[in-house]
Amino acid sequence: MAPTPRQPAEHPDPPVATTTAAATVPEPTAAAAAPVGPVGPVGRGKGRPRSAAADQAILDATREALADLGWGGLTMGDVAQRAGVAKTTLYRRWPSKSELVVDAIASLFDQLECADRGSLQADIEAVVARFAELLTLPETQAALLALFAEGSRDPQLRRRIRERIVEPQKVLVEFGRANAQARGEMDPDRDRAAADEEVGIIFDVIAGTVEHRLLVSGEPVTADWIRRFTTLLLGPFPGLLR
Amino acid sequence: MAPTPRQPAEHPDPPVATTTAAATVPEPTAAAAAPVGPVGPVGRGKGRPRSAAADQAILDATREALADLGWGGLTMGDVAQRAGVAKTTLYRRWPSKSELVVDAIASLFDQLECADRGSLQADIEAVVARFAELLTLPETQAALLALFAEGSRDPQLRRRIRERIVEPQKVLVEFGRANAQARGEMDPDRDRAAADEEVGIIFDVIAGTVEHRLLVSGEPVTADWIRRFTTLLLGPFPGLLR
DNA sequence: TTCTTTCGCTACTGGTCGTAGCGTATCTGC
DNA sequence: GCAGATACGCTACGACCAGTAGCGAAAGAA
Repeated sequence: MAPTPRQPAEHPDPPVATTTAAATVPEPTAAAAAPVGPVGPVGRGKGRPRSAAADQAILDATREALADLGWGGLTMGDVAQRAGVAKTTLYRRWPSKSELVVDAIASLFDQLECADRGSLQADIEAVVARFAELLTLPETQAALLALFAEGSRDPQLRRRIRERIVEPQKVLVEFGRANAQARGEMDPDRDRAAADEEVGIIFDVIAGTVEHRLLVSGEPVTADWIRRFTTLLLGPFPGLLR
Repeated sequence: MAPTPRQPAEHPDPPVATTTAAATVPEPTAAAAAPVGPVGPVGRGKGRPRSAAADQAILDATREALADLGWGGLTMGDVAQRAGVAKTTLYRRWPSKSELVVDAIASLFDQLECADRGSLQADIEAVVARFAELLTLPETQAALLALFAEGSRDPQLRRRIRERIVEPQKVLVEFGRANAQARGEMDPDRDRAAADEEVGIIFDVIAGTVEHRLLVSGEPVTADWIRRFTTLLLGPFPGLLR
């Protein structure tokens, strides 16, 4: 039932490291009062163990409900019913609806990868295409922006979102960059900090643009569009004289 | 109390025209069953007229509540109380919380403009700076993503958002492009459709990147960052050899 | 077997959205 | 000044949902 070997509940002290360090927001020292693990407190293995099947059923039901009802329409009771589980079981594992949805969506983003396709242009195009594909799923479409919105007011949730959704995407950019450098397409990094900033910009440009295109402008991401976008990114501004 | 001469309630048949025409989504013919005007049905001027002061007070209270409580914390009852108005009065003008917030936020975006500063680079930097400034306001930060999220499930709301928030921004791109062409920095438009597509890409890149940077990555938009971003946009990919 | 933890169930609290109905205030047209 | 029309404030209400409490039963570990 679970082809992907999901790690059930480790991270006794998550190595996250996350973003550059200090963001613009206060951020209570990060991981301040966050004893809840990735999925829940999970006992030390004494009594009856948690049902892994229930975990999976709940996450699947959450994605299904998201696709059917959207973020606003999704209710914990409904998810529990779809999963064939009591509502209380949901709350034993996830502290709130938002956190549940984070985990349900995050697993989709695990599928992102950045294979080396021989050129930077090809690599970027492939990532954009894959990313756009994810963002056209009704469940991600319904959830992603709502999660970001919720996160803007809840540091704990924001940390989870960054950790589980944002950072994995950012890694792709670093990966693609390293590949391009290995191929001799790009200068090797001179300065660690400068490289990080560079990666940050590229990441915001790619992720932000695709998200805006699909979720705000509401227009499709076609192969032609991807090519135009990537070309704009790599080359000079189109139509610019001199 | 109201320095800006807001048009109270006209648009008997809004000339919107909106986006390129056909988006990727079904969209029930647009403006199908939408007899509600910009603010409400508004009578023909027979009985007691609506209080314009109340309109303004409600919108101000909405922004204030957004800044204080965020999207999730905002309640209609609270807004009414802040505005010194009955809750029913809110519902006489706006059909739902989302639509109210759209109008409250939209007025902020009216302040965007694209002055001709002599070069495309300078124009873009100015727009980005102004846009980023708007997105750092607590009220926009709390509302924008939540609105987009809600809109993904509600065509009526999505139309309003596009009309009141997205399109006004897009116009800036068209404006800046026209200025650059007038200055001889860019080729004049050859093909109307191609130009529209070009504008669409640029718009998604600029708006999407800034939004992602501020609201998702959660990092600040500094003058230095703006310069780097604009340079990336106008010139070749940084670090790219050959 | 005994101990520990999870699970399902039912019931409950607290809060929100959005509406209905009423009496009152304010404006237009006569 | 008067009747008609409309907006307003108020109170109350129905429906729904998040999240919690407490129970007996189930399922593993020691």
